[in-house]
Amino acid sequence: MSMLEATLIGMSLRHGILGLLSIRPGSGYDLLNWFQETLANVWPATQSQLYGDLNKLASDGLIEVTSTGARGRKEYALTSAGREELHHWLVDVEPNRVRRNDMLLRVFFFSLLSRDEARALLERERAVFAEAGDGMRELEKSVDWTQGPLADNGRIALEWGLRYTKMQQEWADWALEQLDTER
Amino acid sequence: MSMLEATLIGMSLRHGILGLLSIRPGSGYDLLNWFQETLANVWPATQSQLYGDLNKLASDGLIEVTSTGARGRKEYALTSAGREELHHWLVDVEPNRVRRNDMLLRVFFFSLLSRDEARALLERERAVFAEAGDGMRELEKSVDWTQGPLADNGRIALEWGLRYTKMQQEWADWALEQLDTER
DNA sequence: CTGTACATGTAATACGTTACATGATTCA
DNA sequence: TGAATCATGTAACGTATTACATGTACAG
Repeated sequence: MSMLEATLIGMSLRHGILGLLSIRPGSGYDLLNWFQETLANVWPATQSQLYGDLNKLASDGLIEVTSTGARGRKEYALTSAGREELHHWLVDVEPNRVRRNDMLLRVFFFSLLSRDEARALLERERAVFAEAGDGMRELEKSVDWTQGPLADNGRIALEWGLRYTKMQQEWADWALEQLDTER
Repeated sequence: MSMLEATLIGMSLRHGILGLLSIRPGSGYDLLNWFQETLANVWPATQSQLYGDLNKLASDGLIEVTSTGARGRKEYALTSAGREELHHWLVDVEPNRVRRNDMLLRVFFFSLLSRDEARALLERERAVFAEAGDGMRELEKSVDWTQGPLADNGRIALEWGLRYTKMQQEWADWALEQLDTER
């Protein structure tokens, strides 16, 4: 059991950082771009939080500054403790499955709405996820899925997104039918 | 446009409270139970946060204490401002669609794992969602879906859960196949 | 020489969890 | 009378967002 276990449970932004740094070293600025390019859909990161967590990871000894460059650039790399912690998190830490969904919360109070208002919400839901699905199919075409370790696995995550957006649309269609048949 | 709009965007626990109080008045203790019975899967609430938010809603004039009982019990009811805010949130506020998923985050770093380690994660994922789906199908049988305004809409939310858990299992199966065919 | 990109940080605020803290009422 | 339930609250901490703040290097 890692000595650092207690301090790192559930802090997934930091594990995302460790994961990206396991592929290649980089600065906070690099990491921000990599997050936006690859992990944005599963774990969005803001600039502010990223820099703070980099300093925490460094002071915990999980990453270290390996070189400094122009404009105060600090290049970070994983330490061996960081690599251990990353592996530990991947295989031993139960994923957090708590989900909050404020569309579904709204659904519970549909009785307060007119049929047209409820229909508008569901149609918007269907449209938003149809568009998200289109975006993912475009991404699927535009990325070279054979290049690099992230791409290979990214395809598996993208498949989840494709299935999720499809499910959302089908559910919204089903719910729209309920609106007509019930009541 | 509501004067309170700025203060209530994104605070969905409070809207969950408003929604439950729209059905019938109740105490913090009542609300805690109602959350656990009905909304737990879409918006979990802790006792601590609930009592704090009740006081905030009351000081914002969205709910009010309508009677006090034994053991310091305070029964809350919606005010007309609260009812307005609830309707406004339902129809005018764009749902927050930001999702974080630390299983998918792990997927991006599957290259760091052996095939057996990756397989174990995906099999666990499939098992967890199979069990969750079973629980939902039991719930479906045990609840009288014709009784009360929450049940009617709860069935629509449950349908989402049934489809979501099914999708997760199918995705995990697909990903397990990829593990065998690729690499 | 000017704008864009590179580069890092802090402060204020909000939301959420866990643990701590206290006490009244009811029922067996 | 003791245990379970009813009932409300605070404190400490962690995570996330937005806005603020500052400055360097490079390319056209």
